[in-house]
Amino acid sequence: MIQILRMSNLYAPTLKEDPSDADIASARLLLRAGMLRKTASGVYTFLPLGWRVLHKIENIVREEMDAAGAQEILMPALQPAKLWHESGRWDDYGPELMRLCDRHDNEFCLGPTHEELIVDLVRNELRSYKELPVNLYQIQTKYRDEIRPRFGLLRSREFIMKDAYSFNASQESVQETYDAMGEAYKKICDRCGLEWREVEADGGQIGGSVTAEFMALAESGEAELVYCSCGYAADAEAGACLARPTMYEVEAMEKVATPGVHTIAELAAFLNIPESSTVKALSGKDAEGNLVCVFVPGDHELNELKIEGVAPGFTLLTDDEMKDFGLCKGSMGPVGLPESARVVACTSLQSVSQWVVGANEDGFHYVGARLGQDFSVDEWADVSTVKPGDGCPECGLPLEGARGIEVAQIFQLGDKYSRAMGATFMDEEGNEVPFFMGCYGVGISRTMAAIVEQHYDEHGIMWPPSVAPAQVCVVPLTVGDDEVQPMAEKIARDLAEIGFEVVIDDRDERAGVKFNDADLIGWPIQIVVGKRGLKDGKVEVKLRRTGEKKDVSLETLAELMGFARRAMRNNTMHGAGYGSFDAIFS
RNA sequence: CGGGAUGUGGCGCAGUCUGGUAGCGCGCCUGCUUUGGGAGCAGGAUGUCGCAGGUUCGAAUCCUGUCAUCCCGACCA
Repeated sequence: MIQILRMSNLYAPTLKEDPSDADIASARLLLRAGMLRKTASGVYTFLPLGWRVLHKIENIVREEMDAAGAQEILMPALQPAKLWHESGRWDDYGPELMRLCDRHDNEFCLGPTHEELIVDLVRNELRSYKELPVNLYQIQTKYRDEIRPRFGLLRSREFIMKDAYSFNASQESVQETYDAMGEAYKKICDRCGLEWREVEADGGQIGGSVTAEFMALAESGEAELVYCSCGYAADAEAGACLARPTMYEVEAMEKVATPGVHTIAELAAFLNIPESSTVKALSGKDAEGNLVCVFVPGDHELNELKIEGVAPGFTLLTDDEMKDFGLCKGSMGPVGLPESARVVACTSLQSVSQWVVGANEDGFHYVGARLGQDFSVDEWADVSTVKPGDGCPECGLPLEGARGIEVAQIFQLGDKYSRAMGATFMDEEGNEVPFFMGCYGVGISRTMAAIVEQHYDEHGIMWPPSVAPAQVCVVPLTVGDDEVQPMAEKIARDLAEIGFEVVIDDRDERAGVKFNDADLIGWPIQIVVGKRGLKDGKVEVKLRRTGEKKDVSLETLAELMGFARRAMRNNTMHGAGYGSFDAIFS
């Protein structure tokens, strides 16, 4: 059965002006192109064209998941609180969890993720190592009550996610599934037309130590990442930091009057040295209330995730607390700290034998404070946030920086959830042991936005053919004309018959309106049929991606369709026939 | 949650300071002309000015409260 979309009855209201509240290109263009509408803050409606794109992405994900041996299921979004109490996350997850009550006052939540449900699903049925591994996934709506939803589909409160969960009999087995999912994700990113990086990451709320993120590179991305020509890449929040502090050498430690200096920038300017020659001091307390003083290179930031690992419960001191401990805000340093202080310093400062630091006295700093003589450090740890220019942990070369959108993440969970929820199986020795688990997510709606972030220009969206709402748009310039319209209809039908998804702009609109909408919506191939061209037996073929246009004869067009038909027989993926049209411009 | 701002036809906005018949552009409807890059002319429809109180002869405008949205920050897939 062939199907041709008709613009005349397609619900795709395009907007001439930018919506006032769209803060990012993808949201602006998806709204303008009539694919998306905002229903509430962080809550969106997908219109027919947007829904089609979403389906394309979903199907790519489905195909790759199925090929990797996962099986699709569907769990409810509405989840009983009881299971979340079992895992401990009812209390741990915080206000981001959307909670509600039914009429009997039973508590529920709208699932932000599904570890609890899936563990509950399998714990009574998977009993033996012989049945493992099992990898189950779903494509479903998730809810997270974001503090501040923004950037359209990139940070919404309701969003569509593919989440997979694997149950394995051993750590080695989890590693295998984890690797297979990583491979599947690479293919998914490629097929969606994304430029991406796989990066070292942090476990965050989900919990788990081995994890990687897949970042779509985009200036508008919220995540910062560092990467190296050797292939290394990391989320800047989680990557190992090899800072390169510079040393400011003097004969002996000297106390310098630094009136009015309270920040690193002021200190560096006052001494006329780079910030990397200074040492930044931060004071905090751990969960037990013990004083912890932390030192990082002056041009680096303390990394909250890393310090949490060193001093659990670490929080920065308030001004009053600093006074109570006898510390001097703005002039803190390692020389003459209270006895009780636990002194932690960033490993990258180990090589710096003389420090430029505060003197613990307002208006004074030390230069040339000698490590091991003038002061000592209790503990060395990587506690700084990596930044571009730092050394690559793999090869030592300076790292590059970029921004990205996190479209997918894979985790090895260990037995955190299975142990908490009593999900066990019988191993080969007859022991009852908790499952080893992994979980693997792809933000489907976020991916849609990420694709737009990478593929647009001043005219609108430029969909990669694999995810476009349709690959070809046939544009008859005059509707009702007894040559133009029938020819456009025939071309549309021929294209649809060989397997293209085709839309025909049969609206009674002026040429300019159709051209602008076609570019805004972003059909990859546009075929313009007009009186002028038909007189010479020609139509115009335009590629959205490059903007190239070419008049081709109807014979050539038929030939192109022949090529495309063959290409699409050999490759059933969406967009496979695109290359045949691409080829006429090369 | 702290700081800032905005709510006026479907969309984008002016009007608010200084109270006095609610406006503009786009879109929509009708007609004529036009017809290869968001057409022209003529006519037309659409608003309890976010909501609730209050002040006033009179409130979009002033006051109080409230809700929603957006921006900055902290937080987070």
